[in-house]
Amino acid sequence: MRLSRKHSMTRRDEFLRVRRNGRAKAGRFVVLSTLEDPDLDRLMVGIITTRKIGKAHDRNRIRRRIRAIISRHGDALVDSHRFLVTIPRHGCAGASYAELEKDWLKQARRLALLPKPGDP
RNA sequence: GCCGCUCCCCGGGCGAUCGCUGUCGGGUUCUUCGGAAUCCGGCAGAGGAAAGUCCGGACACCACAGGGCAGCGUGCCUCGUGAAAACGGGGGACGGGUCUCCGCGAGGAGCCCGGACGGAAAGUGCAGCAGAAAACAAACCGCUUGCUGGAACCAGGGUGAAACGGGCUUGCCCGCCGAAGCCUUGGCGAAGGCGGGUAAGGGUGAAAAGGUGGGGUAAGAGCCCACCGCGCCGAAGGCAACGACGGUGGCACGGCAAACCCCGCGCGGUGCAAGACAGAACAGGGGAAGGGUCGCCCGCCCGUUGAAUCCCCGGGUAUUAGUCGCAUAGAGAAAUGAUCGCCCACUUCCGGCAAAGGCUGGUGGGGACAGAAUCCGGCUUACAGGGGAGCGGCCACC
Repeated sequence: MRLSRKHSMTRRDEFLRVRRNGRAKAGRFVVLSTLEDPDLDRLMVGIITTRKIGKAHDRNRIRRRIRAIISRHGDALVDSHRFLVTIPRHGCAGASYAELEKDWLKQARRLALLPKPGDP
């Protein structure tokens, strides 16, 4: 899917709603949380990169990789009327794109956002 | 050719597919005609440090940006570049050097290297540990000397056993020799004790009241002398910092100002979240006069000076990805990414060639530090690898 600026979560209260009412799963590299909202007309995406992850250069690269993952797999999501927040964890700076993608997909399946590999 | 130092430059390249931000052009749908949603195409899209936010500006506001104090910055001289900070060239003084030359030596001269390099003869302060003693310094060892002390030794005298000789009363007397020990006189006087001299030597230290050589002395000492070094005074010369050279003093009330401080010079404060404009609900605001009260000028004081009160008049703020500030990247918590192929550095291992630097085949690894947030100019810090120039050293060949 195309992931333009209109899909970005920017407001603090949106992040707070997801944190309070949504569901979350933590993996090796990322924490993925989500909240369904039928009022939304599109998928809303948020990525939280804190100073703990690394310096500005590393945080930028991780954010871009996660956006690349979401743009590649976003069309396969079960229901696109939802918030989707990804929080990179501590060891992210050393991880490759493939490792990040594998971990992100695993958490997405645990949240039942994607169909099981065997299902059609 | 290799190695080292200094300075400068680059800091991966090309292509394909799918995306992102801005902008320009075009299409479709919806529309309250302001626009909104969506699609296609063109163009542009991180750095030498974008970093730290340490300096200097531009720009903006604080009423004016004026004086003083405080505070901050800066600091040899000269020339150049620059708006300023700052940077560069040359020179000087100081410090260092495994270098070269001169000298017996202390040292001197040259060459090379270094950088916050005004003032310690205004005041205050600081100096751990070690060491006997460390700032108007000090006697631990050692050396030396006076007094005391008397070991050991030597000499004289006295006493004096045995042996020997003689006498006889046969176990006593006399004589001779005169040992050791003891007593005594004298000599030489060790250790120890008390006191004085001494900074040459040892030891401690970053540093111990200048150094080398000689005289001198009880031993020593700038105590004296020569030379070296140093301080002070004068001074040829030089734009200047400085100072050739001369005189003089037996020689330091030394070090630290990147401790406070003093002196010269510079600096008003806050920073694009500066600030300007547009504009519904809600309620407040602006202008003029006056100089008692309060306050602003973002450390304090002073000076010029403003506002509430009173009179008159009609307009101001939250918020909105608003517009401008604002850029041939960009103003929204902020876009330059993902995947793949080929190549280029660099590199692991296994071979081949070559006298050697090296050349070459295969194979695997593999791209440092790091992401613009108003914009420039500096400084500092981080950084794989590569290239160039200059200088120095070594090796080979001609």
